[in-house]
Amino acid sequence: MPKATFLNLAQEKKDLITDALIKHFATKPYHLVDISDVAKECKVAKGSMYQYFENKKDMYFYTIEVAYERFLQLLTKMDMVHVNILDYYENSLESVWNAMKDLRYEYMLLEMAFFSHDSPFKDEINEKFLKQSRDFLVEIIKYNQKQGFIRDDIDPLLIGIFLEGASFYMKKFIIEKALNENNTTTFELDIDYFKDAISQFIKLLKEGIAKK
Amino acid sequence: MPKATFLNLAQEKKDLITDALIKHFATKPYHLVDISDVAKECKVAKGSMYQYFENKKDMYFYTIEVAYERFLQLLTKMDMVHVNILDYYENSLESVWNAMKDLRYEYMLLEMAFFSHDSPFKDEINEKFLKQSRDFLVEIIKYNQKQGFIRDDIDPLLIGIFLEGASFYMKKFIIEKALNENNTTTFELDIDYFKDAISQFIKLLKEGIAKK
Amino acid sequence: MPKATFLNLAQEKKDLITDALIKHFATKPYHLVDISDVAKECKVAKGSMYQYFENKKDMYFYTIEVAYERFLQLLTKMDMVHVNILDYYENSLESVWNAMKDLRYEYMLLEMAFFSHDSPFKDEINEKFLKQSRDFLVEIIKYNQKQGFIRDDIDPLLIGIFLEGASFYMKKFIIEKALNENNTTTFELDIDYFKDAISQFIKLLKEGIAKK
Amino acid sequence: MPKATFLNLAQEKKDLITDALIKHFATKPYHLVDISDVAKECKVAKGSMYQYFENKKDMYFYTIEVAYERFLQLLTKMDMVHVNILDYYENSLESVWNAMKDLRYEYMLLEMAFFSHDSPFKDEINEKFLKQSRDFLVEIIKYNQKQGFIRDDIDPLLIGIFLEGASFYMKKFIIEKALNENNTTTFELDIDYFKDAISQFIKLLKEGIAKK
DNA sequence: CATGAATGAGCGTTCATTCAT
DNA sequence: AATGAATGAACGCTCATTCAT
Repeated sequence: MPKATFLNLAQEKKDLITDALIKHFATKPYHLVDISDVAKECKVAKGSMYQYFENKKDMYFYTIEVAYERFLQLLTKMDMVHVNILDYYENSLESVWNAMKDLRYEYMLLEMAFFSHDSPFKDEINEKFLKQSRDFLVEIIKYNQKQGFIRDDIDPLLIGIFLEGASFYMKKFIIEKALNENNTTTFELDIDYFKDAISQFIKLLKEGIAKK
Repeated sequence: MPKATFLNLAQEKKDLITDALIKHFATKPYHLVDISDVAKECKVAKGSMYQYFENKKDMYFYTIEVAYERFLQLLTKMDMVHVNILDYYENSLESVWNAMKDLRYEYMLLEMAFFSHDSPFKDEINEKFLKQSRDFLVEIIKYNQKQGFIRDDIDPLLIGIFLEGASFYMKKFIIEKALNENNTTTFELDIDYFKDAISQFIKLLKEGIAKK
Repeated sequence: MPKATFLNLAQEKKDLITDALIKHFATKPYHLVDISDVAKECKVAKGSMYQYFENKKDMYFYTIEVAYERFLQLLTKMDMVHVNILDYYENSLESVWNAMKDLRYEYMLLEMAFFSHDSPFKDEINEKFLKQSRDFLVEIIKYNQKQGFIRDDIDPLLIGIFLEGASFYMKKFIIEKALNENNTTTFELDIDYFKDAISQFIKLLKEGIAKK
Repeated sequence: MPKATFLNLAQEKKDLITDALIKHFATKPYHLVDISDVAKECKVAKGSMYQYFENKKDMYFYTIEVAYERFLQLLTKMDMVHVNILDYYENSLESVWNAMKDLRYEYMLLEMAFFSHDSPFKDEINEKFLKQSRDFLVEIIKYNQKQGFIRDDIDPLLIGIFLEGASFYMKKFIIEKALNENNTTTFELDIDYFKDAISQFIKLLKEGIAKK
């Protein structure tokens, strides 16, 4: 709920501010984000930030919302609900990879907002974003079970948790590796390493870790 | 490195302070932990906290150390390295469950300290605790592969990530469920639900999610 | 290095703050100067002081710098290096006296900053101000020796020390006398007493204390 | 006015504490002297210091008193009042030098207490010590004038100020030189340099700086 | 009397937010 | 609407002094 003042801004300026906010909230915990830093980076007066937004929390939520939308846009390009989730992972490598590159800060922000204790608004965020996203995932899983794509002898919620956790750590690991190998600013980890890692990951997901 | 003053305190008082610190650092990000809050809760003057510890960071690290030790004590009751990791998960249900009940805050603290972006001391903590813990896990995995307990066609590091993520989310889910069902202070989620959830989780781990 | 915020202030306000700072740092040792006192005196919020300056040390150094400049302005009206130092003392009575009246706090501040053991920044100050000032004095003395104005059978450095000490105590004595006789705020010691004291002082300097 | 508790202490312990206090108050400004530091150095509990003395100020004044007495003892070995002050300076080189070595901290303490702005008790100290000491000096000067040892056409008070200032700076200069040349702890500046400097200084005092 | 833990007032500094222009 | 100065609550930390044993 940014103020009208913000919405009336030229798109270019809006983007500038939005991107700066995303970057800052993505790379520092909430309490270490200094509004005057952000303002300085946007070459905007600190006071202006408060003409655009109600307060810091408002900036934070707006920021999450934008990041979330940008992410969903990538996903909704395909009919997620009616897809074989295993195929999805397997086939969408390239686009996921690109998403992780292009929406790096968005991704990091969402990760922090949803899963770290940093934010003082954890519950609100959960309510607003995470629950629906988990519900959405469970929906997909149920569909996949019904279609016979994945086993149906396990509670879909538990499968969802399992999937969320394993894939989140996986992505995190890849991103960190990429950030370390490069000078943090570029993001040019070899896609081959990534492809290989993901395909091993899919195998684990599908077949489990037990020796056959 | 708490000061001698702290170590000389009556055990009871030491525990009181230690537990209060753990609770606070476990439930709020570092920057929101107010030393005078903690002091008040311990019925101790703010200044006393600084007779016990060098500074806030010292309190934080001490707190993590204690939580870590308490955790390790549970784990080291068995010879972790030389165990079938799948059996381990399956058989240690009860003790894991109890650990999660008794060391609830310790668990949450370690989770925050190791995985959240807050804390200005991420790197130090990684250096001091986390690195060895992931290395340790990979060691176990390699042993399990050699013994033929688990598949050896996948990079043990990736298996480690997979395991860490899936089981972390699982535990988190259970803890949150337990905390919500009750009034946060007690922790009386039915062990049966827990047992059931864990055994399904083990199945997923072992066999994967693909339909046979 | 006050911040731009300070430099942009109305000259009047800048002076108000500068003078308050000089007064406080001139009359109390560094550690007893309370920024909120100063702020209160300027009718400015404590926080504002930190919008103007980096920190307390910054205020202190700024203060010294201003006092030093104000002092130098008085001295540089004449070509100090190429002057008979004895004549200088004798003829400049009036202006010295006025300086001591107008720049009372500046004088006291510099005295404290340069010669007292307080201030955690003694060395920096020495480096920045004092060294050049003693060197400058020795330069003058050498010139006076070369011109035959003063004896040249004594190490110029020692003469410098001698001069510094005797005249510093002299000035200090006069200032204290003046401050005591009045209500500290005004400074109306009779110039005649002052002239007399100074001329006797010059005699001692020139001719020594021995009976002829 | 240390408490009886202190006075009843074994002489050895009393000296230990006294010397530690002198050293600390001599080398740091009042506000930076930390009583627990001093206590630690004496291997005495901090609380004990407060059984010996009323408070920090009490310690400070006791310290000054002792230092002052020790100093006076050196001076009163000769009948100061009835001595030719010029001869005194000239002949007592060696003993002054030794005093400066042995009573280094006492000397530094008195210097700070009397002449720097550091102490919050400046006026009291002036009242208690300095005035009598300056009065004493003026007494000597008057006697010297009456005896025809020094000129009597100048106000004895002014001569006193002159002497105080010039000789204080001189001593300060020598002490600093000595402290710099050595590793601060020993104090072994060559007495020859010292003798030479002092004799030049006496010449200046006696004959002034004017070219004959 | 000695000890050393306990206390709390106080200071420097930060930063979200408001205000005046 | 934009600016950037002004505000003040809040927090980390220190240390003289008191208290309990």
